Amino acid sequence: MISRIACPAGPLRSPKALAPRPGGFPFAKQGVALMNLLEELRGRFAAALRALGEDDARWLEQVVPAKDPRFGHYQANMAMPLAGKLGRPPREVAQQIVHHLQVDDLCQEPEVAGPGFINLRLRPEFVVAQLQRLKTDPRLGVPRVSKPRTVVLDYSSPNVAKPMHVGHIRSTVIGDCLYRVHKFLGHHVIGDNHIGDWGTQFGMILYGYKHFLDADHYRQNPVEELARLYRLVNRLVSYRQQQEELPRLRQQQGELRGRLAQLESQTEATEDPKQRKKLRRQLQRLQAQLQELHQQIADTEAAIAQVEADPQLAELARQHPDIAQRVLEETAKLHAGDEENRRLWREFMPACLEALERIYRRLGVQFDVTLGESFYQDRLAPVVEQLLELGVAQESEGAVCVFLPEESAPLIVRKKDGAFLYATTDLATLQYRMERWAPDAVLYVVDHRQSLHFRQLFATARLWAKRVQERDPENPLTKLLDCELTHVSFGTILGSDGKPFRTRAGDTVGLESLLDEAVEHALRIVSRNDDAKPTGPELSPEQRRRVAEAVGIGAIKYADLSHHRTSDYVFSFEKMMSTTGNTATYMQYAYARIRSILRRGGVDVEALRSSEDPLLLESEQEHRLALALLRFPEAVAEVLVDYRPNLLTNYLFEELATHFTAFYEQCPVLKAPSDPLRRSRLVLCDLTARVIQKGLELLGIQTVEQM
RNA sequence: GCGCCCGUAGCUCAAUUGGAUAGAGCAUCGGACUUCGGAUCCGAGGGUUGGGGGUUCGAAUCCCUCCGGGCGUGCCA
Repeated sequence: MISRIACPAGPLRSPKALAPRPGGFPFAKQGVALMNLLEELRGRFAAALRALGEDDARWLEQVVPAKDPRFGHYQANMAMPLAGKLGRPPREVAQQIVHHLQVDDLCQEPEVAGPGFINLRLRPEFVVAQLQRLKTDPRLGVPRVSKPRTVVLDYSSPNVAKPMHVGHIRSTVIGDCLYRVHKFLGHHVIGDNHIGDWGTQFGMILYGYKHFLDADHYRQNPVEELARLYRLVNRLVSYRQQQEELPRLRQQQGELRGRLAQLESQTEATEDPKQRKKLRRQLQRLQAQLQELHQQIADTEAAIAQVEADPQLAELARQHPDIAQRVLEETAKLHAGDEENRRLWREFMPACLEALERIYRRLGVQFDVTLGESFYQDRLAPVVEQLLELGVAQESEGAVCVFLPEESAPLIVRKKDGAFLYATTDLATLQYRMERWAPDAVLYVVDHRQSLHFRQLFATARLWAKRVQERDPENPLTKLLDCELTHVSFGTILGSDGKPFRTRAGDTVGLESLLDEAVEHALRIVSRNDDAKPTGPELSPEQRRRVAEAVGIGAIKYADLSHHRTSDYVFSFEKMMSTTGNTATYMQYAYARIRSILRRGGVDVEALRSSEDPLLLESEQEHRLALALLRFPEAVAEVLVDYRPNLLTNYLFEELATHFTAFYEQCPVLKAPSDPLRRSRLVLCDLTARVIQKGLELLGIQTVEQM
């Protein structure tokens, strides 16, 4: 397996160059570069291991921040596994590594502990020197990568014809965060919103426009009217489908009941207890299935009844009995180049895009390009032709399929009616991306239910590229062969009932109304807090609104980003805007509080940052806080190792905020016992605020000066 | 049926990808303090990491098996 952990790149500066000069302050400002400490240490270990004849980068992953402060600041664990390989006792191996390790400019004498752990403790002077540099560094110590990658990031990807809903949150928010982190680290990243602007939903709008248009409404608010048309047609189509489906469901129910009865008597008749148990289990499963089917039938019946109870809807349904078919025809006409449908499509698009843009503006999300499905139309037929010609795909039951040995189901790239699919567009899109950007990686931020699709897509794309390479090694598509293709998958947002998040009526929740609700909730919290201030409220209604917007939207984003990407999580306004715990609200509040200290202290932060005052890390709390600040670069870099934003939120909360509060409790700042100590502590405050701000910014979350 | 993912404290989630004594926040209980912004801090209880077996110096993490759940699975995206 290829590890994505970045190897310390390039020749390292000789440790000698950093060694303390006799008689001089060893860490004069100009002598120390800002660094990702972890990577720097890994580089040092790489050198030591090379001296022992080992150059496997895997060992370097075993250099990690120490889990327990008793073990120092960093620890290296490679001596134990290496001992097995070398056939020598692990402690001896550890000693040998230490012998070759040159870290005396950064660390105190390394210790070998336990079965063979190498524990490292940073030298206080080094910590102070690094912090001094941080004061004036706009990047807060985060270095740019030495080898920038070109990365295409595919995220958000809503359908333009229908309003965005809760299902789009995770892709948009995680994608945006990854975009920001890539950019900040110096990668060349292309944010691409692969919108659905060419599918069946457009057929629905076209059909709706031709039959149900409210012209006045359309003139006044085209987006709203189009959304209304979409919902109306969608409802009528569903109604028809449900009507067709109901008999089939009932038949299934009958069959299932029959099987159940059969199994029941079979179970009764079985003597063998083991066999009986097995049958019982089958019985249980069958009963569960039946239960589910009952529910499904009930839901379907309810949906049908709802339409029929509405005289207007029922009338429309009667007038448009073949609506499902007609919608597909409208879509097909659009694809075939029908003049009117193309004209309408062009007419609708700007309004649809503007509606999306409004939400993105509110979320603070940006893209470099928005190339929807329609953009790749001309490529679809040639792609399929080429796949057939190269023997990657073949015809089967009238459709064109790619059969992969490792997958049981084929990837279908052309339906038997000649239409192209999602998979076809994805292949064409990859081809285009290779031609235009020749990226080192293409990342798809898409929910986990599509993992099979992406496995098939990636395998097919590679096979395709390989066949192309055999004929035409210069073809841009061959770049695909050493391009990372990753499905950055994520779990489902659940309601408090543990089921996918929906309204009480069972509809999906619109994104915009969700944001409104969050902001309202935030406004209540902000107002309550402002009213309760000992010196009286200090925010105007306007300011409260602005703060609430930052708090509400920040809360939604942070809740999403702070959870492990692959797991499902429960959506709850209370939890995400809790003022204690790992939330955006807490982090924003911590920031505002620190800024308030600086304000009340009448501190000129510019002067503070540029001053040469010494930093005094006398207490344990100050020292720990300083170390936490120095670890920001590691936390940022780690996000991209496995595309995990929650590693950054973990850092902000557990590492930084925790150590800051400990410091804040124990170390008076404005009332510090001496002026130099006061200034030193103000520097720590300022740095903490800046790291919080930058960290939240990388998550796409705003900070406010007062709240 | 087959495939993928998951199961961690009463609840919601972490655990630097195999490291030392599995951590936070809610909730519960007990403390602190004349607010540098109390939206605070400190402490306690709470765990056979779904069960069992295996791999090795070392397992929540890897392998096997069973139990329980989610998702997907030939013409949607």
